[in-house]
Amino acid sequence: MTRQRETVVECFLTAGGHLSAEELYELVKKRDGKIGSTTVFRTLKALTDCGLAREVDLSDGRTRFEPLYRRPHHHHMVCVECNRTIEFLSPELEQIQAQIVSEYHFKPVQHRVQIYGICQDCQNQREPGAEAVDADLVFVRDALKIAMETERRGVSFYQTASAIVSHKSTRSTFLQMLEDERSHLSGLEKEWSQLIHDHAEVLDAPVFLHFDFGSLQQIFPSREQIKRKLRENLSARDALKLAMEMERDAYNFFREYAEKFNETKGKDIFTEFAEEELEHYDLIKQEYEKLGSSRES
Amino acid sequence: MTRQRETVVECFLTAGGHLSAEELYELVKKRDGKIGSTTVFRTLKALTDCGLAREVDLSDGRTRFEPLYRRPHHHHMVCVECNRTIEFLSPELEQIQAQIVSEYHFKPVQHRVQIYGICQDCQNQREPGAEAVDADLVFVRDALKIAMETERRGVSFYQTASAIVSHKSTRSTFLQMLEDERSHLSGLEKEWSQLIHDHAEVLDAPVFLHFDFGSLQQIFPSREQIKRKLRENLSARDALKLAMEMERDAYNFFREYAEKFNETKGKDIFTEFAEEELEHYDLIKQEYEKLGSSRES
DNA sequence: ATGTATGCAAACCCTTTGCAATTAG
DNA sequence: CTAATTGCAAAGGGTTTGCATACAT
Repeated sequence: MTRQRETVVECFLTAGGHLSAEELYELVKKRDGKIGSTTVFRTLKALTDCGLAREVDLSDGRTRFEPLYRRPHHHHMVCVECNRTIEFLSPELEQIQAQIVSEYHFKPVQHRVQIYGICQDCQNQREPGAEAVDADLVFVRDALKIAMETERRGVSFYQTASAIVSHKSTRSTFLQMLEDERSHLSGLEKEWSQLIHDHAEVLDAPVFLHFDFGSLQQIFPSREQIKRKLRENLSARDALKLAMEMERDAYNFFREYAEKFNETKGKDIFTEFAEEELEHYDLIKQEYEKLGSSRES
Repeated sequence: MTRQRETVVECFLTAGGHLSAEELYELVKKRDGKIGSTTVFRTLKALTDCGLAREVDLSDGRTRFEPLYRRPHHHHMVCVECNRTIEFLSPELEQIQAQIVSEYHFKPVQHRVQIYGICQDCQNQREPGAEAVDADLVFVRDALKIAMETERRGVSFYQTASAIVSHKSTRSTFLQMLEDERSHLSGLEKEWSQLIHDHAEVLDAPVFLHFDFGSLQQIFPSREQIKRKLRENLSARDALKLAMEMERDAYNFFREYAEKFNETKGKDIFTEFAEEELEHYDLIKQEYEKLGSSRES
């Protein structure tokens, strides 16, 4: 570890993504004019070999480098007019690729998807909009959005459930869940506020994570559907069973969902979220089993 | 058009895919030692500008070129050990990309998917298997397979239908359809034999077109399902309606499916197939309407 | 001290260009 | 005959390497 490497790595990580060796060299020179371009080249190669960076070829004749450490895997849309790139991640797309690859018994070590075209701003001949924001943070934004939306469905469910169910102990369990969901939600909202406060620019960034809200819908019915279901299942036992199934499905869904991401803050959000669902599941299961043994309904 | 260009283009088209300029130059030299490498470079550039070729970057430091004329769009899996590439096409994957792109109001002009990894042969430390076959032909092979499978389902349907239905005119329509499907099937089988005869190697090539047989299943029930359905719908009217719906769905499905491909023999197969389904649909519709007006069942 | 990192310059690779000679239409 | 294509050689650009020097541990 030398002074030069430190400067180069520092600049590289600060600048974010898609720098060519020469661009980084220019940045580094501003901080320390005595650093040679060879050092920058060699440091980037070293980072790549360590797995802390990867080469990206955006077909503009130069090799670009992206930091990898705790950054979400993603692909690129490149505007051929203004040269800006949009980063995105689509688990669906990843899954189809995984399936294709498996059909050939091919062992993938890397893959890239690049879409070249004309961005919205250039199509409308508008000035380029907001600067690209760290995918890292946009991933967090998208993950928080999904978690909050799901949490709100939980709040809504337990509100209705606790209001409808007459069995005392069950109602108290539902109220406890409601409190829990509310406190989780407010925790997520705090994280959200913090994010917006520290990085207001994430609000302007386009979608990064392409989440299939449709598949979520299947597991967690909408508020209206929940109310309808609850009215049909008035018994404490049935309500508990419904809650249990939802929590279990939520747990499985988000656990599996999180597993597909590499180590990032966004992944952590999904993992923690899944854990909370699991805790709920266990609590409700306890209540359900208690109910089962006491022959009430 | 000069003698040199002719030689270069000839070599380029004959050799198939993924040639670097230098590799092509080597090939060309064998035919005509007096052709310079610059000419090869310039011819490839010209072809690319005409839209008859495209550049492919497989990250091995050199630009490779692929012929485009009447070749199916496709993506690449590259083995990092033996450097062979597998070409594939997945309409599902294309569709997800199209959807993502539309969410950004991004206007795509080109896109690439590249998967790097280790192929089956290298994983098993086996000698490299068969040489890559023209994607063009493999596409035809896969399209024929799908068309033949669907045709067979048609034959099976009309066999059962004509045996079960008692209404004379309806039965004769079904028998006519059966004859038609059989003759189409035998036409496809002839094409298949011809293909195998001319290019026996296509049988060794891995899947090119990733067809979702699952979605087909939804439209065209399996033989067992067809038989069950027909037993439940014994009336001539219902049987005709079922047949009509199937032909209509088949038409729509293959018409839409074909639309997504660029001009290739494979596309033609799907387009022609869709047309045949449409003819069937019209014929059955006629019979159905005749039946409606005559109040029979 | 000892081995590694640096930075200059030169080498490298693939690709493109300048230009005089050649060829096609 | 005229405009376009050829082929050599030389330049271009991005990247890598050789090697003496400087630095970190």
